[in-house]
Amino acid sequence: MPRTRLTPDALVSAAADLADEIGFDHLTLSALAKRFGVRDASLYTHLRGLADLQERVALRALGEWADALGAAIAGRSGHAALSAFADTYRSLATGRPGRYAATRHPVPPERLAASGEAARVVEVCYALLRGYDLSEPDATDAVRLLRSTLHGFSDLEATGGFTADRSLDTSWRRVVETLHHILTDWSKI
Amino acid sequence: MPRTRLTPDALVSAAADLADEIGFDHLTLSALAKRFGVRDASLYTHLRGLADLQERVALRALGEWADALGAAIAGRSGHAALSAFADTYRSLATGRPGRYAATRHPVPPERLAASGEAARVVEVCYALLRGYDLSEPDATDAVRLLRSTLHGFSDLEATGGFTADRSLDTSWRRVVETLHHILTDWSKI
DNA sequence: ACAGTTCTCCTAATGTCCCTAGGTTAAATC
DNA sequence: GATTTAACCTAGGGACATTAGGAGAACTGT
Repeated sequence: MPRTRLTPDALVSAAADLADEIGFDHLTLSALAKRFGVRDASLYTHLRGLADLQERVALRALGEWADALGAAIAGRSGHAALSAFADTYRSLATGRPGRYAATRHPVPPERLAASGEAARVVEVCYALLRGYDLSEPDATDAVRLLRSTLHGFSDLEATGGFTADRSLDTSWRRVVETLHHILTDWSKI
Repeated sequence: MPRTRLTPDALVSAAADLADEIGFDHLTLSALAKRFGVRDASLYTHLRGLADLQERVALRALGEWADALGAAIAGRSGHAALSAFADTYRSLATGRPGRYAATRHPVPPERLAASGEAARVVEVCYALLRGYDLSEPDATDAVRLLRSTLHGFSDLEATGGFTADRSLDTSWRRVVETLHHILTDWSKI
């Protein structure tokens, strides 16, 4: 039977899906090779090794992140944009756990900078803040606060860090409303 | 030469130190055994295996976390307590990266509940909030917001998520001041 | 069409690590 | 001092990552 030709792109896509299924830290070359009906050594024609694969998946996930968040805030501003942004962020984190973990995989700074993916995510954050009245350096601080809060909540939720007997959805809404308030009154605080 | 007798406790302590040196995800039974001049198989007398070690280190780190944060807020309240709490949190995260990563290692819920460590951390958070005027369910939401923000910032900082050319210390101070403001005016938001 | 080149995928082999099984010696108990 | 207990060891298997080198398919130029 004719085997589908391997390409780095197809491998990275399949690896990202695999990571969502079994967890980013269980992503393995053998498992990926098995999925393509190929020996693990064969992957080295297309990838430099496991570290390379992990970094590629990380960059891919970062790019998808930027796309989804960008789409969420397109045509919206202020509270509506923040709310859509935040909900998209959290649903990606919980719905695509492998990709989410991948976004936190450390990628060598040069490589991260070379692909523009990380910058795109930050760019979307700044776009979101356009609906609020912030200028530098407040905007940078605000972006950092925003990312910290959304990321921290998603991460703690994902790793089971929240144990209290109260709806996470409700707390999440409260967090988003609080962020809205902060961004609105930033200069007064 | 007389070999120091192994104990689970000594192993976990050494493992935590090792994790700080080489990263929690590079913590390995072989490396730990080597540090004690012993074969890896010998560790199985004291530990059930790698997963067991990782979970023990996680619980140990959580306990140390609770101790340090508790000490930071002892005798302080309100802004002073929050500031000390936050700074301790961040310095632990950056100064003890292996232990910090360990605190995020997923531990089976029963085991986590059995050791009281996770509850102690949450307890310290609630103690911190005593200086602010919050009652349930606001307190739970506030704890979640607080932990999310501090954790998110620390994690993004640790994984190189912040790239803008602005002092992280400055942004951190701003984040802490913002949290103080939110906690103070919680009911008004 | 065909000879030569290139590139994909393969087999084989090495090293590291987790883990189990079973033995040996040193410590602890009676 | 004899017996039991338990710490540590050697031996070995299985999963992965990785390298080296070979066979065959696909592409190139004539």
